[in-house]
Formats: sequence, structure tokens, C-alpha cells
Amino acid sequence: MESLSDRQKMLLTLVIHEYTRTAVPVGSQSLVEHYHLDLSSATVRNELAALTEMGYLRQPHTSAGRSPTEDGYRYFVSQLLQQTDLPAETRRTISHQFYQMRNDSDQWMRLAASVLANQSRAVSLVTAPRPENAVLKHLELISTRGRQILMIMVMAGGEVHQKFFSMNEVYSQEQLSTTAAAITQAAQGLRMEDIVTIRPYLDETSQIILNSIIPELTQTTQPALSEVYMDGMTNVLAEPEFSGSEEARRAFRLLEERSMLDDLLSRSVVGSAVGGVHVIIGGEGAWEELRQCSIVLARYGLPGQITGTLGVLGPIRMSYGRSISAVRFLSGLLSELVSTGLAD
Amino acid sequence: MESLSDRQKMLLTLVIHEYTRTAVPVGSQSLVEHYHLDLSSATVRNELAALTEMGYLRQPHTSAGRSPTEDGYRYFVSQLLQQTDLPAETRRTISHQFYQMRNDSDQWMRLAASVLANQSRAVSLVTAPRPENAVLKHLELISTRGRQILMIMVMAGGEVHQKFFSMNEVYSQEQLSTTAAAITQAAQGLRMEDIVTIRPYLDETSQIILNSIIPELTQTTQPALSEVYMDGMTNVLAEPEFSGSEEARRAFRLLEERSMLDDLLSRSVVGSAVGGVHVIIGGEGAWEELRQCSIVLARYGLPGQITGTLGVLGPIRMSYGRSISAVRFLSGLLSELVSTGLAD
DNA sequence: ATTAGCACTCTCCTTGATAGAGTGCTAATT
DNA sequence: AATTAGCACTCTATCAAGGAGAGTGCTAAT
Repeated sequence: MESLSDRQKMLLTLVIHEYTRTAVPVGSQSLVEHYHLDLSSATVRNELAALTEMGYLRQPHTSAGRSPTEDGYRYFVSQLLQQTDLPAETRRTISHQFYQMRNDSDQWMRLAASVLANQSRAVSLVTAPRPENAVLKHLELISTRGRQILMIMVMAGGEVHQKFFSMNEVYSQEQLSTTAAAITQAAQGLRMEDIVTIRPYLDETSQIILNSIIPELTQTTQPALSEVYMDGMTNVLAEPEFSGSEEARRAFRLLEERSMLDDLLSRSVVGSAVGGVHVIIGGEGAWEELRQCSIVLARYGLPGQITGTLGVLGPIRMSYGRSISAVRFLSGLLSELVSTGLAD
Repeated sequence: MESLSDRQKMLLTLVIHEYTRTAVPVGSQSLVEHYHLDLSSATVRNELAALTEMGYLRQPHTSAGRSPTEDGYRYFVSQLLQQTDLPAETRRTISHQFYQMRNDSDQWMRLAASVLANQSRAVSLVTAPRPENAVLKHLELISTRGRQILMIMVMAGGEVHQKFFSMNEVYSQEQLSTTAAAITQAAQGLRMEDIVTIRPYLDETSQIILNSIIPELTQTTQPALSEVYMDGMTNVLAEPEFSGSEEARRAFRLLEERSMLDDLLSRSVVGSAVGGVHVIIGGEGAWEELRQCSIVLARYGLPGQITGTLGVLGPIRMSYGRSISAVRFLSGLLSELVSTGLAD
């Protein structure tokens, strides 16, 4: 692949910028006028023809303007987009909002989704932080009604799981508390999978209780179909390529299908990465429903300990600069919050 | 208001049925043909003219067919719609799905939202069951990291609240457990607001801890901005009156605004009630953004003890029969689940 | 009371003509 | 050798005009 001249790079950038703004194929003359270029439209035309030849631009039909191809966007994101940050003012405001808030994971996620949606003007997706290898720190068993039990697990990372279930028999709260305390002590520092090994160290009743709760224990932390927080759907509904057409519903259906979403977010490896931020343009072949969409994703948290994912999903012609900087900033901020939350 | 003849009632029903199906104003001739009426189009025309006169039908312009007015729908829902149930087969399948599932409130709500959306082919809204007057049954305080505390409240109804916060000093887990046990015992059967009154009965350290957690205690259960489960947004996106127009976004923005939603669901008193199910047609004046929408709502649970809300939101020309029967069935089913959950 | 018949109205779709934006190519200019 | 002015050509979007279709209201006949 031959490389682009500086002027071609500039023109590609301008075409993308203009097309992002208007959603209409952009012509040589309008480019010259709108950006006060020191070139004639004929020259621009020649360059655009070259870029089209190379596969970075596309013409809906002869005698129409040009719009960027997926490859055009990829080149732009990986080569031309210089890293920008959100304005300092904005960053401060956002940080404030997070720190002002009680240390409540649910609230944080909600706020993150809301901020991300507003900044990127696309759909935002945020998953709660999840421990990568679960280590139990504290266990509580609480009788709620009859044989129904509430189990609460505090993990080494500081986050909490709770789970209801029914026992085969009724146990007193005293018995349950004793067992929970015993398990807590014995399982100190053990990984979830290894908790069975403590059985010999417990008294008889505790063993019976442990047997009942083991499936719950492991199941709860293992697949952990993590909840996905979402916001800003009205943003993308307003975009011309989604209003009215069939295409919008396709993408939305994907968002309503939890399992899809989970898969989508966990595959954040695909696509080109820029400073920890992954950009998936036009579904990259893997996602038929997302052919008209792009995704900007990042992980956050403490790698190896506790991590989550956040990102935005929008039309291919979204503003990558804005999205990437928003995602980058928020992933940094959330990482910070997660780790100070642990250290505090 | 003069009352309708039987024939007028039938014709109104047919017009509504047809308009629900096609979203196009329906004319006399097409009515006669489509439903094989034993009448001429002229007669039907006269009757339709009368219904239009009375305000139950509307003509977009002279020489167009008729569509129902809001009043037409109200009359239909309150007077003409005979109560139907979901098919027995369907009811059984749905019940099975619920009972097959672990007693997990979060899962139930998700399933309820999904089923409701599928049955009604509209947007479904479900709130988790909430105690109407909060009575504490069991309290746990768990140290997670340093001064950070996890507080868990089990309410008399059996449901659970958890909350993180930081204390001013570090306390040992033993101290916290002792205090929690003391408070649990002393506060037995007390309403949340009256919990301050137990302070004199505690030892000194417990008093200090109690002081720190009282704001958290009351605040957590009071406003309880209940989480709303939602599903089926793609259903309504497909409807012609929402595709493309500005109107869709207006309604969706409302759905993304949590506070609005809460307000909306709690005002379930407005509108005509049919067997515990409330129907709000065209926003009933109160909701500007929902002028094009109707809502079918019901409460579920044990009145006075623990209740939640569920409903569907769709275009005015939704199928009220289907929506109402789905909402009615699910509210009954959830009520049952909630109360057996308590009795179990 | 019902209906057949008819004149009239309004929308929607098709057709044809036109303006506008854009292209590619060639020849002139720097 | 790169740039640009000029020109012929292409394709779309828009608008007006005309006709088909669906519907209405009214009157007179059944």
C-alpha cells in the first residue's frame, strides 16, 4: 500500500469531519468553500479520485460527492487522529460528580453510563467491575423466612454478592451465624473453587449447610452474567441513518439481547487499539447487525484483580475524537475509583 | 351523553380493531368487505358519521376514513372490551418459567419484563417489589476494607437492602457484629423511623456506631428510587407512528429519565381501572410527551405490605385486549410469587 | 330504516421537466 | 510538472400536473 501525501491526509480528515457533521456525501467544491482551502476544486477532485482509488473513499454513484469507507475510517483513527483530551473544565466537573457520590457501585455505573452517553452523543455501555479470580473474605448467612436464606459474600476485592435460596431444613439464625463464621475463618484467602477443601475442618451441622450452599457459592461468582448499564439510546435514534430504516432495529435488538451484549463486550480484543482504547469499525466482519455501527471500548480497573468494560456504540460516522477521549478519560477515572475504593 | 346502539358499539369495535391492525384510517367499504357485514357501505357510513359526531371517531380530512379518538378508545376499553385471558397453554408455560427459576428477585423482574414485552408487543416496565412500611428484621455490619463498611438490612417482608459507607474510625469485625446483633435484637419489629429510640439500650461503642449509621438506615429505605426493568423497546420502534418521526424520541427520552419514570409508575391511580388494571390513554393530559402513547398498569404484591408496579407502554393504537390480559396475568403471578416467597 | 347511485374531495403515485451539485477530462497557465 | 479554468456530462432532488383510487355526503328509490 502506497502511503498518502500530507495533502491527501488532510483532505481525508476534512472529508471525514464534514461527513460526520452532515451525513451527506461531500463534494470538492463544498470542501474548498467550507474550509477556505487554498486550492481549486479541480485539484481537490484529483486528490479525492486518488483516495477513492486507494479505497479510503467511496462514491454512491458517479457525479455524487464522496463518503469515507470503513478502511478510510480505520486509517483515520489509527494514523491521523491525534490524541485529544476532554477539556480540563469538563474533566474536573465529571470527577467531582463521582467523588461527591457515596461509594456505591450501582450509582457509579449509572453515572458513568450517563456521562459517557452525553459526551459521545452515542449509546454508552458500562459493565460493573468484576473480580478476575474470586477470593472470599467474609461470608454471612441470614435467615429471612422459614427455610429461605440470604447468602452474602464479601470478596477480597471489597465487592459484594448476595443470593437468595431455600435450604432443605430450617436452621436457626444462631446456627447459621456460627457456620458462616466458621466458613469465613477456614476459607480465608482461598479461591472460590477450592472452598470444598475446608469441609473436614467443620462440625457436622456446618458440613451439611456447606453442602447445600456450595453450588450457590461457585455459581454466583463464576458466570456472573454481569449487568450492563446503558444510556443515550435517544442520541443514536436521532441520527439520520437510523431514523426510519430497518437498520436501527437490528442494532437495537442486539442491545436488548443480554447474551449478545456480554459476548460483544468481552471480545474487546478485536480492532485497532489506541492508548488502551479499542475501536471496532463497522462490526469488523464479525457482527452482521453492526455493519452500520462502530464501537469504542476500553477496560478499566486493576488488571488481574478486578476489571470492567466500558464503551460507546454509535453510527460509523460518529465523532471518534470525542468518543475516544470520553472513553479514555472515564476508564482512567473508574480505574482510579476502583483502586482507591480498595485501598481506603 | 346519549348511549350507543348495539350496532354502533360493534362498528366502533371493528374500527378500533382494524385501525390497530393497519394504522390507516378505515373506510366504510373496507369495513363491510373485510368483516363480511350484512350491511351496505352507506348504512355503515351513516353510523360512522354519528360516531364521529359523538366524538368517538375522527376524520383526518373530508373524504378519508375514520380513526378512533382518545375518547373512542376510552369508551372501548371501559365499555366494550370484554375481559379475556391469555391462552391456558401460554399461562402454563409462563408460570413454569417463573417457578423453575431460583427465588431471585432480579431474575424474576427481568423475566417479567421480557414476557410482558413479548405478549403485549410494546415496551414493558416492571419495578421490584418494595415494602410499604419498612420494618427491620435483621441487621449486619461487615467490615470490607479499613473504615469502609457494608451494611445489610433484611426487612420484615424478606427483601434486602445493602449499602456501603465509611465510618469515622476503624472498628473490628467483632465489635461490628456485636453491635449489629444488639441493634437487631433491640429494633425487633420497630419501623425504620423509630429506630433512634433504641439508643439508650445500647452500650457506649454501639451507640457511637448507631449514630453513624442512622442516616444511612433511614435514607436507604425511604426514597428507594426503585430500579425499573424495561424490555421490548424494539417492538415499539417498529410501529409506523414512531419510525422516523420526532415523536418517538420524545417518548424514549422520557423512558431514559429515571425520575420521570418513577413518577409515571407511581401515579397509577389516574385513568380508568379494569379489574385492578389501569389504562391511561394518550397521556390523559398530564403527560405531554406521551400524547401518542397509552399505558396499561397494575400493582402487584400484598397491599399494605410489599408491592410493585408493572405495565406496558405502547402506541395509542396498541392492542388493549392483549396488553390488559398480559398485565393482569403477570400481576397475579407476581403477587403469588411474592407472597409464597414470604410464606415459604 | 336501508340502500343504490352519483357527484365531489382528498391523497397518493406516476410522469416529465428543471435546477443544482458533482464529476472527469482537456487544454491553458504558472 | 503541478495546478487550474472551462466544459460537457451525469445523477438526484424537487416541483407541477394529471389520473387512479378510496372515501364521503346527499338524494331518491326500495
